[in-house]
Amino acid sequence: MNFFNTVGKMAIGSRLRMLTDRITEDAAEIYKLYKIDMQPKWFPVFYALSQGEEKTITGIANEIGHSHPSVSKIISEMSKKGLVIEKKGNADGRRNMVRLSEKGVEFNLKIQDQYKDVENAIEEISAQATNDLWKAIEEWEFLLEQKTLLRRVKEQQKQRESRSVKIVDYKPQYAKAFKALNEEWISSYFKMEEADYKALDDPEGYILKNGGHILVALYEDEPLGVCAILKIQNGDFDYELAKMAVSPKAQGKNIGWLLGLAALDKARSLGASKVYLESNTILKPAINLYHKLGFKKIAGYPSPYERSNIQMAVDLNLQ
Amino acid sequence: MNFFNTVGKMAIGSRLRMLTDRITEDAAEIYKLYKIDMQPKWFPVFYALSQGEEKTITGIANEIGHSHPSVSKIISEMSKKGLVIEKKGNADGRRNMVRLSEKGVEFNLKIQDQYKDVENAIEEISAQATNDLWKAIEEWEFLLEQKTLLRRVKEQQKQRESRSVKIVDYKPQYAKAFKALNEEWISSYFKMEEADYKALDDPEGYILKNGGHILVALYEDEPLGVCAILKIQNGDFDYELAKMAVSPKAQGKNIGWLLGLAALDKARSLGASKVYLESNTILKPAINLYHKLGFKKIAGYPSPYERSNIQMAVDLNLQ
DNA sequence: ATTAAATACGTAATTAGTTACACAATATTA
DNA sequence: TAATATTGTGTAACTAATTACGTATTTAAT
Repeated sequence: MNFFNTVGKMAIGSRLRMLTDRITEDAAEIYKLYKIDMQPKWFPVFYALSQGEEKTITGIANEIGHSHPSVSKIISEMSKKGLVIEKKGNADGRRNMVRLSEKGVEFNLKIQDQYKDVENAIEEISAQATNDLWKAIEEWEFLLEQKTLLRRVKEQQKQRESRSVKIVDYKPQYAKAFKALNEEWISSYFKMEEADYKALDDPEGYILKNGGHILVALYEDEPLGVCAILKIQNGDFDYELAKMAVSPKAQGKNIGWLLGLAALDKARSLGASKVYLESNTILKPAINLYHKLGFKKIAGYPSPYERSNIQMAVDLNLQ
Repeated sequence: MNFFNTVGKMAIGSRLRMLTDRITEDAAEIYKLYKIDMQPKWFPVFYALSQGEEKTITGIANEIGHSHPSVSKIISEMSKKGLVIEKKGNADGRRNMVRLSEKGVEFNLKIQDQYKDVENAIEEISAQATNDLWKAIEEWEFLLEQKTLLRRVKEQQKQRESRSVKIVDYKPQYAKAFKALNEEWISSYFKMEEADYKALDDPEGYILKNGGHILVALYEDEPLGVCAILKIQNGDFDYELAKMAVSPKAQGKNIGWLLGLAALDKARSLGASKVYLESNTILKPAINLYHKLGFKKIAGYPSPYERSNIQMAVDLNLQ
């Protein structure tokens, strides 16, 4: 199928399906070949019962990895052909206890040769191939168990999007975004305070002129995240990280992380060694991010903000 | 799934199906993730049209390896969503010429990022696996193209059955089978002749006492094939291969071949170097078998049988 | 002893494909 | 040129699975 070579690996699902179809198609013919009146789809159920034990519908379903309605249907078909015997559970009246009938046991004997031949035929193919399909499937099952394809794709998406995020210095054109993004989260969790208005309404006068800096995260030229470092005049720290805000619609693009890194880089380039911040513990993702950036909880500093209930700091020289 | 480890490779069909299901399940989620209103099953069709060309239903079907009704259905669904435009063929009124609409082209641009992410996610899995699923599938496709699973299983069956065929020396208890098996084929193609009755009614007197031998093929202790070598008193040959008969119900078990080999072995062990036989060209499988055994067509020898129209011989020393 | 929750199962509806069939348009052949 | 074969398509019926849901029974909790 030339198509698959042009499409690439993302068509692996379709390709797998076609191989599967091809094999199951032949399987039906193979049963005919051995003159055993059994449908290929019965096989896993039949096999699960072949040791002679009594099993329940859901028991079989779990064992072979089908849904229980599928097993239920197959059992009723096999029952009609007289291959299995159903019996209502003795101790538990909900259960449908199923086992091979005498005819079923007979079938099981007859079918052994077929098993051997099919097994050998598949071994023959395996021997001719240099890549082991069986092992490859096993590995894929394992890897998908550990992390689903969906999660892997999500991670790729995040990575790609974070690559196309640009962190730039503040310009007057970003004034609106700087205020809006901050106002959005502050007013949804707390309420805007005096100090907020001062900084957000006049960032140039309040932050930049006092030796602070503002960074803006652009995604496709749209400002979706902001963050500031404020020069601290006197005390144990050089800068305060503040006014970090990321648009909810940009979640999962790593923007917070990128802004945080850029802010610390900026502080470092300005000769800072200790950076301070204030936050609130109900903002769990934010606290988490600060941890990842290297901030540690400290205590005993006064804050102009009501909402502040945690203080953190990082020593850039120890990073 | 522990089940598959106990069942062995013959469950490869079921196992493939489960992996396929798992991947296509995630595929649906992935489309949602990118907020593209497209069903995964549309993908191959969409992709086939993505270069902008106009294509026919069957054209697409052949390209992507689906049946045409499947494509027909998908196209009508995509049409409803405004992704493609259908147009009755201009030159050929049967054709339904399909191409992406403007909206479809737009989708195609939007979906490129998704393609990249999925491709990368799959590459990531591949990189973590030591067995290459993609290549393994490719190899299986190729090997099944060359010889289907069905044919391979048939060959295994034949081999296994021929292994359980035993060739033994004649005993009086096989007299009936010796006559019946020969009478069956002779009278269905020709008619029984004087010489036939003599040999079949009294094999001991007519064949064994004159230095000949009879071999019997047993399958599950049932005589399903016979064959004789007759001592030739004077002339260019030592033995004549004759009265070879295999039950029709034992076809495909290699019995003819095994009997032929055993007969020549017997002749060789008796010091013979040249073996002769007579047959009729309408018995194509038989002639074929004789060829495989090393017999070559010769001419100019008289035969007591009306039905004989070909003579063959083999020189055991040249084998 | 009730009540609520969980379990086992079957039925119905859905899904993504298939094959079978019918019909029209075109191509081939006598 | 008429008859026949082939091709392109759509519709219908089938297949082998699924999810959704209802019912009966058992187990756990109050």
